[in-house]
Amino acid sequence: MAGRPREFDRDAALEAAMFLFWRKGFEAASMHDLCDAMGVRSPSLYAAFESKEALYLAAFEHYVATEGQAVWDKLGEGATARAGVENLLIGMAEALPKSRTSPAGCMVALGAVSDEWPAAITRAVRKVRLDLLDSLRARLEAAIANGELSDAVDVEALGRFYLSVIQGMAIQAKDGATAAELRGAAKTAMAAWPGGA
Amino acid sequence: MAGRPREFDRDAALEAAMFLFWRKGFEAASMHDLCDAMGVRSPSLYAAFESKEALYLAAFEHYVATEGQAVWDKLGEGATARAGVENLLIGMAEALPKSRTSPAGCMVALGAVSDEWPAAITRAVRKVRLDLLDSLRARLEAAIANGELSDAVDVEALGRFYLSVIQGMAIQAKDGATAAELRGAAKTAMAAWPGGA
DNA sequence: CATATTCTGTGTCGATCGTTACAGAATTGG
DNA sequence: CCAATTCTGTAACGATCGACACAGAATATG
Repeated sequence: MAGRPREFDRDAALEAAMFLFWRKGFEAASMHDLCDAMGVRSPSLYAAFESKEALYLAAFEHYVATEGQAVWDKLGEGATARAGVENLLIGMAEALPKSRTSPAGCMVALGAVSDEWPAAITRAVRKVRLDLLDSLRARLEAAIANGELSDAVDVEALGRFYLSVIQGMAIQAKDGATAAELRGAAKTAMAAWPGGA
Repeated sequence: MAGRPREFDRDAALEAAMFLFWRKGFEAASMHDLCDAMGVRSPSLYAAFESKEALYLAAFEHYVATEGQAVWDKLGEGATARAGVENLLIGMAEALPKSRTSPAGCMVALGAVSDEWPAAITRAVRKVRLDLLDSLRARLEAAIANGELSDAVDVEALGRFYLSVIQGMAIQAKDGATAAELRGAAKTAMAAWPGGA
């Protein structure tokens, strides 16, 4: 394998792109901004990532595999489905506000909501949103199967409800809501758990 | 008052702009798109509305005064605060999905969430979002004052919680959720009302 | 060392962005 | 009818967009 070696760290550059897309979204993050943030000239960027659209998809995948998964995994933690959902909501409340290391909001919840993003990106982002809804449904179904929840519970409605709370918290985090404020909303949402506390 | 009369209906053009901004957001709606949708050439548009940013602000104001107010008013309807909040949530579930006459989603909930919109627009949109939060808080405080709710209720948390549900429903409506699906989430959210049903 | 290969940096491409100059058309007031 | 005024339509402005041509520099292989 001949050829001049790449002078930048592909993974580090991808992560820098992820943070910029996270902050600005797809359109508002220009290639000029991206080159600056990634420390790479545009021909090198195109050689490594093909196009802005492909770069976004790669950055989004990286986001899902790291930032996203770390929080969504909390749904599986806890002895009961109720504990799992509460862990997920509280985890979101902690993760969504701006911190020293990450922007406010969520690439999944807030990505491609304005239509008009490239179709492939809209498809990828919506798929992850629906995957989370499926995960919620699955955990609720399992809770019904093992008797934690009555089989009279409307899984569809309950799943969409918790998804709504999560996505709404993402918007509020963008508006500057603190983790404590979002925790309050999350705790309140748990009061809707079927059968009470 | 001399001068050639305007050949287009300013209000009709503004409403056409509103629908386009509603569907596409600020950046994705180009002046070319807007001229097409409004049936006006760009010099006439600039003469009537000054700039794209000012046009958005005017369209947004129009949205708030019509589409928005019609739904938010439901918070005040109903004998109790609980009924008011439920009316608001159900009203949102009906209004948010795409219909024959209007795009999916909400200019208030989903506007200027990607930063990087002109500062004046971000300021205006966030202000309306916070106004709705204030309205929720006010209705809850009133409910405590007249004894409907215990004064142990965390108004801040409860208000943010219902705002989250509304904003999350707006995202799901953009993803194609139906009114029936959003109603399910709304009904479920009412189960979190303090003191149970 | 020679060659093939791959990256880097400069500079620029055509397209589109928001915006406006300019000339002609349509109106009101004198 | 003339002047002043305001709109309409054509055409184009400079800026920025995403993307790339090209030449030179740096590596591996033979």
